[in-house]
Amino acid sequence: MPSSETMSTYHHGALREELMTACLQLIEAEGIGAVSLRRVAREAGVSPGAPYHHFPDRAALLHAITARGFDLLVTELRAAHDHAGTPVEALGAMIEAYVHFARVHTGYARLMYRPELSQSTKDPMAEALTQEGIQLATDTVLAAQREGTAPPGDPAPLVTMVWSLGAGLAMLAIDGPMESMSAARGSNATELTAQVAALFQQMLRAAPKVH
Amino acid sequence: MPSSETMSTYHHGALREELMTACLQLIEAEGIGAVSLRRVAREAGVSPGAPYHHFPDRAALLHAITARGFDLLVTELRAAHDHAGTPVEALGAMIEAYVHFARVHTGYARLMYRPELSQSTKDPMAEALTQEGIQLATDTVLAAQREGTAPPGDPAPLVTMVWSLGAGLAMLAIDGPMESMSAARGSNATELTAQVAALFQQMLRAAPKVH
DNA sequence: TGTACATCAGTGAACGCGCGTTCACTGATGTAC
DNA sequence: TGTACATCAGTGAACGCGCGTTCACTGATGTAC
Repeated sequence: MPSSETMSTYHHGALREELMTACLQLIEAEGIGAVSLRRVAREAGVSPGAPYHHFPDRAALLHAITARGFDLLVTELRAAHDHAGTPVEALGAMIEAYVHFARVHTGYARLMYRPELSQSTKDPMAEALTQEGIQLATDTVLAAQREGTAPPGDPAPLVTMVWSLGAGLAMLAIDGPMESMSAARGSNATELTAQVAALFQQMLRAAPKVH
Repeated sequence: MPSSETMSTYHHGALREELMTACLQLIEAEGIGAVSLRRVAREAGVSPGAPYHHFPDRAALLHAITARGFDLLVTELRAAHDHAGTPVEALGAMIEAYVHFARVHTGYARLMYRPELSQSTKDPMAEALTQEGIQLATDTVLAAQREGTAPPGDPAPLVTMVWSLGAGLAMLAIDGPMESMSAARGSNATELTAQVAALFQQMLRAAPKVH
């Protein structure tokens, strides 16, 4: 039986996962600028060449993480949607879920916001998952319209509004200004997010229901 | 009299501006990843050492551009605000102005969205300009509340909503998904932005005016 | 108006560095017999 | 169960590169007299 030290460096069977984890931790701790394949390998405790047994190149590592991030996000959006009682509540819940995702999975979010790094717009998987998210939001808006709780007509503006609110709030939450803004009022980012989502639902419910 | 060639390389008196312009063009053409001081100098047609007569280091160049970007943005937000007839229209116009800024000044916007590169959260000038923007939005919300065209109470959620919509739409506009999304419906990003801003105003006007 | 000279704003070679990637290697693992 | 061997997944040295920054230099400019 090999020593545990040997085992930890040779064939531990989980280097691919460990590299992805190390990369995310690095992004969260020092930002995307700190990410290099060599640095990630160093953090994972392996030599600079080791990652090449799991990823063809540096871009493939970032790409794999991005794809997983989109998967996670869509899963959480769907869960938020499914747990909501009404379509309008579902839209509010999805906005909150988006921000929650960005706050809990900051590393993923930071990477996903940089299309030139993660190539998300060129990645068929990320593309497909984005479409899935849009479809989910569109279906929810259509359901609200059928119910009479959203203005009729083209669902795209409302879908875009929900998407922008989620992405915008997430960005403000990640980059700090929301934290300082809410702190100045004796509140916090989570509460402010909830207030915005509630306000959105309130405004939506009140909106005119005929063209 | 020196030749025009000599003049263009020696003491043309505008290298600082030219470096900033070259950097912005580089960001727009090839993304932020392509930006290095050497590359910017090359694009501006000067030697690698020349920028150091105008900026203490690479960060200072990015920092100067970011500060100017915030200045431009706040100026355009204020102009949009001032040209609007009512507070509610002003909020909608500010959202549209934010997106317009991001589409016209994509280089600035890309840089401003990367706090770790531009250090905008650490820069007193960018910080002050952000506060100015928040103040403008807050004043507008308060005016709408006084008029009875916005729900009463804490203005922060509505201010945050406007900010998120502007930032979120701008992000979608810059990174492409909005273009493809609107194109699929035979529309375009500018029109979709206008529709979202209009929907926002419509929802705001209809929102309950009492607690 | 012409000349001397300080200053400004370039040049271009040089530095050390970390990077992505390659490659010959080797230790560990698992399978066939 | 023990042995031979193919394969897998590491090592670590090496490569060439572009980077940020420095520095001794030099040409252009503007000012004093």
